[in-house]
Amino acid sequence: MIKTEMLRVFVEVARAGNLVSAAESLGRAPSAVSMTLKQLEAHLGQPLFESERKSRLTALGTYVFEMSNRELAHFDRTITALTDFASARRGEVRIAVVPSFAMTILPELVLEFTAASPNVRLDIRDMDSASIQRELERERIDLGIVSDARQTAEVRLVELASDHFGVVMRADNQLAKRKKISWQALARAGLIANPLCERIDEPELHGALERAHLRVHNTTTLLTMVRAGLGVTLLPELVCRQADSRITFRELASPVAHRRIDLISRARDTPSPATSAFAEFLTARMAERTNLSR
Amino acid sequence: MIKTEMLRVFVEVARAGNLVSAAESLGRAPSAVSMTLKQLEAHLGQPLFESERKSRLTALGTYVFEMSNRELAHFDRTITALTDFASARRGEVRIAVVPSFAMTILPELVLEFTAASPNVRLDIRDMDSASIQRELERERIDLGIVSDARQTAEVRLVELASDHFGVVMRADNQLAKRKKISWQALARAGLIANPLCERIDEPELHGALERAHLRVHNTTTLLTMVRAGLGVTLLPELVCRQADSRITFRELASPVAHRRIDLISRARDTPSPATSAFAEFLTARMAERTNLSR
DNA sequence: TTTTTTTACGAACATCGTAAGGATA
DNA sequence: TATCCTTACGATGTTCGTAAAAAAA
Repeated sequence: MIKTEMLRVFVEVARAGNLVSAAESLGRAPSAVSMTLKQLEAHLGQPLFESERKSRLTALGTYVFEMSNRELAHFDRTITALTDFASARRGEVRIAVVPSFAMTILPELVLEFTAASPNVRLDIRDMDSASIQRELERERIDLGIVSDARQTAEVRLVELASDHFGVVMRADNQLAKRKKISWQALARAGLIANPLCERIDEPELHGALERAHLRVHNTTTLLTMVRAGLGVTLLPELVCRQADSRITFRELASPVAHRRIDLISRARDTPSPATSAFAEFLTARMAERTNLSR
Repeated sequence: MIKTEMLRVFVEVARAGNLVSAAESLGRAPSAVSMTLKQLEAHLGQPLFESERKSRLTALGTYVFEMSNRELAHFDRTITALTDFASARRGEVRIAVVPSFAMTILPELVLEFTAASPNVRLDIRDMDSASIQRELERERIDLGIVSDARQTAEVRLVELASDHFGVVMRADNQLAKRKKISWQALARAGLIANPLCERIDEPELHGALERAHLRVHNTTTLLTMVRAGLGVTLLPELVCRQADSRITFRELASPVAHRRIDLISRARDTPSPATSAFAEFLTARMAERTNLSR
């Protein structure tokens, strides 16, 4: 049977023009090269060189040389692709993310990851948590970033961050002078409602939300409003950690409302190396953030 | 090092879904297949199957399966191309032929050869003998069919046919009743001149050629003229052997003029297998013709 | 004669199959 | 429990390098 190694030996001899230097660059003894060459000629039934000196190719030799070069290039590209994929230097990761995370923290992480792994394709879409869970189980995505997921037999779960709500205000707001802010103080400060904070189960907050004149869905718009001095709002700390210096975050007086950000993946599948790499990158970076904030 | 055999084994196991039946279709023992598979996984550093039962692929396994299928198909195509070329089932033969041969005997030979070797490309052009010799030495063609070539150090020569001139006439011509025809009889019969017969060095012919009312270059046209009863002409026997029953060939009374048809190739090169095959086919068929005509 | 290639032969290596042991559905 | 896979181990076959012979320049 003709093997790639035979082609590699022949190509090197044809390129070098003699056995000795070809053997040297192949790291073999001339005798081994000679026998491999003889083996290939036996398979083809015809000589590859014009004379016993390996300087001139026959017509068959020229043809085999060209074909072998193409074949070896193709083979080497394939092996590189396989090892790259296996070592997470190549591949695709399909990720679905809740909007609050996708629009705030994710971009800088993606930027860093893609810089380090330029041949790993990230396919990112944003979705509500329930849809993410469904798409994951249907194998439409590889990873999901959701809030307050529950672990099941199908879903493996890793906590990315345990977040707590606090008050977001303009830096020159009077409330910024306090360390912690009570529900009463918040109610008097002109609260801007948003979907995230409406899920907080806190009776004293409900009155304030009902009296709010403004309700904004999009987080970016919400922060713009705060920056413009239209009021204050309640957001998880992570969401506004990267906001500019004109915006200040203050913790609430007890009790503090929590929400968890989880990374989910299919429990029964071995993820692709690129998926594992991105998942590990995410958990590592988010662990660093949590430690920094304490 | 990753070898094609590893990929072949993996692909077969992935396709079969289990080791035992894959081993059977590969003609190996399950243990050998198991070890080859383990070797591939060791090279990649990651598992290819979800569990030890080889029924479900990992993401890496799926990728390797697809890439390996493509690679093996490419490799097998290359090997087929190489062996086909070596055994003359594939290739290209560039041939230059003198017009008298190209337009008369060659077509039926080419038809037969291409029917038997459909993947051998024949590149045929017609040319005068001197140009053919030059193009052969410049490696622009692989074979030449010329008349009266001379053997040199650069040119290998094989005689395809030793041809003699005779009289070509319509079947109902009076001359057709004779076995051999003298120069005098020819001169009285209304000779049509042509470039081939003008090179015959025979004083008695010269007068007849000077009195000819018609001179035709193209052999096909020439035979059409003869068929129409416009006269008789002088041609090498081979040129009109395949002509229809309405045309008759008669030998000349002594002396008979000769010309040789030679197949030439480069003496210093090993020809491609397809070139050798076509050359051998030509000489064999032409030898048959010569034997038949005696 | 000098360089290059081939051949002969023993050693190293990888691969294979048999048989036994484990793991999984 | 039955099937499937892996491991252990001895046998086989292939590949390799050294050294000597043969061939070509």
